[in-house]
Amino acid sequence: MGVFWSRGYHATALPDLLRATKLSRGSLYAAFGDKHSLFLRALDCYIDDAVTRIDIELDPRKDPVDGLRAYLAGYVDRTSGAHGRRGCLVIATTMELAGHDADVNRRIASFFKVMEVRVADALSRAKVAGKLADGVDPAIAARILVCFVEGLRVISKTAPTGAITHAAADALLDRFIR
Amino acid sequence: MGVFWSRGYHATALPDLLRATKLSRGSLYAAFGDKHSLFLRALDCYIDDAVTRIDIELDPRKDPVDGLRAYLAGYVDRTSGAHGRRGCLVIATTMELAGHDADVNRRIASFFKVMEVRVADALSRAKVAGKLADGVDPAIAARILVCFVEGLRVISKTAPTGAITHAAADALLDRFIR
DNA sequence: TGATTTAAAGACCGTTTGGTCTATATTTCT
DNA sequence: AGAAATATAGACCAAACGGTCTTTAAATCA
Repeated sequence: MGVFWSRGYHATALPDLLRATKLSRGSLYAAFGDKHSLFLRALDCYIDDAVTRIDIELDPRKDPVDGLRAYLAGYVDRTSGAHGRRGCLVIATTMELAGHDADVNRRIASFFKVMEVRVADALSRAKVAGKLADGVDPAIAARILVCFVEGLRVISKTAPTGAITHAAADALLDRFIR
Repeated sequence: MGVFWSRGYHATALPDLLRATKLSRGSLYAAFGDKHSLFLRALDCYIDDAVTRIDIELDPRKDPVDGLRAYLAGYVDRTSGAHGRRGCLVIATTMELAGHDADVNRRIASFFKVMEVRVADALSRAKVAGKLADGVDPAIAARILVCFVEGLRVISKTAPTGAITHAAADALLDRFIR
């Protein structure tokens, strides 16, 4: 997964994968079929990790506002320093392959949808708890938050995040809650 | 430019470039040196267009809030329907090459910086005009807006934008102005 | 028109790509 | 220990890669 993550699909050659998996050429093809299938496995893995993390952060049994704060803080953390430079496999794949590869497109679209729904649910729970500012629509605010965090990962590739981003995440959420 | 835009750097082969430029192999190499230089030219072109557009939308002689509205509306428009599927060359390049190519990295970092500064300036002008909501810091709000629009371009690759995004852009700006 | 420059076409080069296959070790099991 | 299954290393393949070079056609100019 790591090698696709830091180099992208096309830029990752077989020798890179052999080194990363410590498998021989034959074993790798026996185990995964071909490069594309292996990539799909890696992508699924990455997405599973991300969804698992979101499910923990936005656990319905926790306070939704705390959850959203943790969710944003996680992205701020992941976009600072060396973590930031590494980027995000989902976004890289979206830009590199989503337009030309149906298998990839399905996975990515579903991931973004899941993420947005989870955030919207948390916002809805916050709303019924009376913690949302007036006139905030959970579905709309969810799209804003999701776009914000994905945008964060993009700009932090070239200029990893600092204090301003931390403040931005706080300020953004503060505009939605009371 | 278009062919790099819709396929990315590694996935664009020489024959694609010959077809796109309607040049022969020899002429192309005489004119641009190599694939990498040609790509840099295309990227510069794309960035120039983007900066020009921003300078028009956020023209200091115009009302800053109107300008910001136009800026956001432009992104909403560019991420809907077929435009959305095409994606953004800057983001694709960021994810594909920024980590491994210093020439690219410089250009992208400078572009994001320029954009953020322009947006922050517009917000500052809005603030002195008394049009910003209480407690809104232009630099922080600028980062939020830039991340939002870049995130938009990412998620619209797999699911081009609709009414919710339009509402999201409106709602986001409304949280900053009074 | 005839000489000179410019561009097009595409053969060609070494390298690298993703993928297969065989021969050799290394396990694993009885 | 010896047979059977498995994994290794790496030779090998056709195709495609980026890049060069020569040959032919098309403009350009006097």
